[in-house]
Amino acid sequence: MAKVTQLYESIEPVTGKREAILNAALQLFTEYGFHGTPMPLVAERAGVGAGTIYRYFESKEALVNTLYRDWKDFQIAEILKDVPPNTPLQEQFHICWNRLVDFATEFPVAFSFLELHYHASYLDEKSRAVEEHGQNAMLEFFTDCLKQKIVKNSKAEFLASIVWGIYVGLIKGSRAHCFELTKEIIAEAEASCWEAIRR
Amino acid sequence: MAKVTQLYESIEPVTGKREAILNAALQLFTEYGFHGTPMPLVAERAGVGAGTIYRYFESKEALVNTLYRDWKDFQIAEILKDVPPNTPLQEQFHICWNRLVDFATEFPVAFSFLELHYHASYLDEKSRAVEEHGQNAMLEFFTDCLKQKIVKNSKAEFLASIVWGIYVGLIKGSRAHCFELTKEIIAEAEASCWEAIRR
DNA sequence: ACATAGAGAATGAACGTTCATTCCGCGCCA
DNA sequence: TGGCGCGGAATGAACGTTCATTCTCTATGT
Repeated sequence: MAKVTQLYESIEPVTGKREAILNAALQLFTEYGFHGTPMPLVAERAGVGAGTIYRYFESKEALVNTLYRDWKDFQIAEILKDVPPNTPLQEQFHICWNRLVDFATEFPVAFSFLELHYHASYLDEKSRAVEEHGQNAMLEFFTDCLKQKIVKNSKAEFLASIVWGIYVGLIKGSRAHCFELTKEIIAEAEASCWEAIRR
Repeated sequence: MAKVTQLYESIEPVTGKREAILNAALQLFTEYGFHGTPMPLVAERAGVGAGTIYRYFESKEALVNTLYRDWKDFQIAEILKDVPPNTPLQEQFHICWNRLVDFATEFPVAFSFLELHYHASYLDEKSRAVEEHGQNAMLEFFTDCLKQKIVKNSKAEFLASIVWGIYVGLIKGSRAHCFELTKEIIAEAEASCWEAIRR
């Protein structure tokens, strides 16, 4: 989990307090929601004074927006990282799919955080832009699929919704029903994605 | 939307205030979250004094739990209503699938409310029991599918997660990307469900 | 038909609490 | 010794909830 803060570590003290605050807030916001978690509790969990948070973040809203943006950016980057551009789209998807699942298993709290705060009223313009950026990447991919006629002839938005739905359903389901995400299950779900949208 | 309260209308005054409060709370909790909506605002939206809410509900928590239980119960009942027991499972699913979509389009706010509050920390034992009841119904259905070998041989929990994921993905996607839920789209998504889990 | 009284529903200002945020004094390093 | 970063008590706004009061409606007596 040595991420998210890298950008700032050069221009701010390397005490690790900023990261501690972000981690505490990530956990608590995910468990109790934004309005449901008091700042003093964030401070306590981070092992930091209540006032210290405000040395690093302008407000509670700024904190949650930073969290959302950093993690969403990281998620998108992680998923699209090193995807070979000139390979069959199925192969590209195979890579992305595994990255998606890896993200959810490596950073389970971040996954839930992003899900929970999707379209929340306290997210600002910039956070929504990041969200949209991720969606556009997906839409481009499925537009390519449509061009190559390797999927059923519907709108890219529809295909993206189905596949993202399967992804979120799989992750949430595995947690709710306590089934393990084995290699086989993951591959089966990947196959389900293609079956669901294939021509 | 003449529902949810039917149960109580016989044992309580038929002023409609209780229902007004429930409706206001449903909208506001969905938009701003539980901790994000002040009770006086619920009262204002319901056209009711702040104190009046407490004549009908013990507390804010009791209010949100009533809302969750009543709507979840209604959703489950609506989906399973009049499903012919001795017909092919595909046909049963066809009926349920359309009921599921109907619920989301007829009661869009309730759909979002239930999604948002799934597994929230302020839901009590009873609300969780209702949630589980719905999940068990789904699991039973897919267990039957497994017995009849009309789906791929995985765990019922896995199949349910995929299908529920497609459902939620479709509804959320149609709202986020503003595509209409036409008869064709709905049927296409239903086909996707079966393709995703078929043998 | 009308007046009156009583019961209970509704109200909203007020209460105590909790929250986000501020601020001040302490301690650490130069 | 000076200055900066930090902690946590202090602050005031906002919250959920209460309760003294008002309002409304029904029933009763004339």
